[in-house]
Amino acid sequence: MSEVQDIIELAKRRGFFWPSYSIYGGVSGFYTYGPLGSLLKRNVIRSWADAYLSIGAIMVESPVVSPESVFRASGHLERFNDLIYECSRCGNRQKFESLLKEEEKGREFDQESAQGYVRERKLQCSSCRSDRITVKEYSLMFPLGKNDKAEERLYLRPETAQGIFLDFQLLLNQNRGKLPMIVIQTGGGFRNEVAPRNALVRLREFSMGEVEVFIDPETEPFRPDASYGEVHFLDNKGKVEMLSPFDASGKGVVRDPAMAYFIQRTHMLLVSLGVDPERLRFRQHLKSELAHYSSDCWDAEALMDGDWLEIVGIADRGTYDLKRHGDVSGTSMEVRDGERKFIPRVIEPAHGIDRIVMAIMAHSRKVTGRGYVVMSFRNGVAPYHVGIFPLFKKDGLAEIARELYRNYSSIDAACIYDESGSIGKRYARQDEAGTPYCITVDYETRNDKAVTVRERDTGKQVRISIEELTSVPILQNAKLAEKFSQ
RNA sequence: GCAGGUGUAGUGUAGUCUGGUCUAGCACGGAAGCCUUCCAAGCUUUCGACCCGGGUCCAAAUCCCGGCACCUGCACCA
Repeated sequence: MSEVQDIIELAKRRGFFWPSYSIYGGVSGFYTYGPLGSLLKRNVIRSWADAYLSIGAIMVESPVVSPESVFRASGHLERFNDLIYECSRCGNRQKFESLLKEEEKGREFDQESAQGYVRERKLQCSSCRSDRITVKEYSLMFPLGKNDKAEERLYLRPETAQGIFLDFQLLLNQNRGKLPMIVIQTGGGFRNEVAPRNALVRLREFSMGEVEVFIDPETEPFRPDASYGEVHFLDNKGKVEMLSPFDASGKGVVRDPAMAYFIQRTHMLLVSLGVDPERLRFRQHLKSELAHYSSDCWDAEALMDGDWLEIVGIADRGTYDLKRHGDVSGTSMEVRDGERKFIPRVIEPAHGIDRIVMAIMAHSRKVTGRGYVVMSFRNGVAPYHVGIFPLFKKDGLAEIARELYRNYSSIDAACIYDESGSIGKRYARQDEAGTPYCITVDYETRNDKAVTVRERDTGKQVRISIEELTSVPILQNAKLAEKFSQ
């Protein structure tokens, strides 16, 4: 089985995620996060948010449903409402535009007029020469309901970023007028993908963590740290280099120092979440694959099954979005600095949360010598921090363990109690859940008020008093850490 | 969306070609219990499936048609 197939199998079996709506036959592109997955995902989002809040970012939460005007201004509608034609003889599907003669391109069509045009000119399918051609609208945008009046049409947002641009002036005011300003937003995004695939890799409803960094173009407030280590770069000329972001910026591999800085931050975040640095690279987009709004883009890509998967896109959106919304809405997006007026430029690190979850799972999965699976999640993302068990249910051990669970859970909710099956089976269950520690109450506990703590990755066990254990969350327990390091 | 393949308990599978003792088998898993003084041990009991809808036939998990989902490739991918 492939890496992704292994993860999907584990995910269904252990409750990380599974396809949605299965009792009604399923709908492609939608997944439900189960008990473990929803905790894992929550931790990823929290780590992401904390990483940016800690450098002064502010957070915002805008609606998922947006009016058409937003996407007309942003360019999404134009870019993603393609007219296509479908040939009912050979099944070929192509852009309607490809049927037009050079001089006709640029002429405006809607579905009806395009269909009329096809009939009138007896246009033929370019692959089989049949004239059984139907013009259809194809859009990656999710429209809500139907409404003839453009100004009343609503869509699900394809990215959270627009919600930040729209309220730029309000946010800047909250930031007390200061640039640079970093605004973050997490939430759902919706794209009506043609072919959703590979579980969380390509979803039609997905979670994003977007960061919009607004910069005065005459300043350089962000520069990578000279001390940060090497990162795998692949530029748009196909050149692969191991460089620190600082050197990448210095040598001009990454032109913009702010871009290099956010590559560094992204690298730091992803590695701290559990993406394997050996299987992580930053790839510059080719000119031809740049989005309509961006002039440069570096993707963080994780290696899975021999393929590099985009998990974060760091785009230089320039002044495109603010300019567009300024022009179309008539609201000024300018910033004043004394006499000077300008529109800030924007660097956008956009994180695909679900894909990051997949990458973390794939890179954390270890198979032991005996063939058992251990998910070596970093402490910060593990769904549960600790499992609490009695060695046996009888002789009062379960009672002690349950009491320990009650007490411990009041200082750290990320714990789980289990008394079923053998002790080995319970350890194995928590290994698959990626729980870093397990606590076992045994016969000695009745006398010494101490328990055994077992470490997931090493299997190492140490003994510690219940009192010490319940006084501080296990991940912050210095005494315990000391015992394990001995 | 196209082409090809696949769809059996929570998971992995046997059975499908060649329709009938399939009252759908096995393993893992879940639950209850016994046993067990720390890494998926063993024993007992138990839970649980033929993707959905039509059709053919005396009879369909098995053959046919349609739908849905998944996989691979192509196309698409802000």
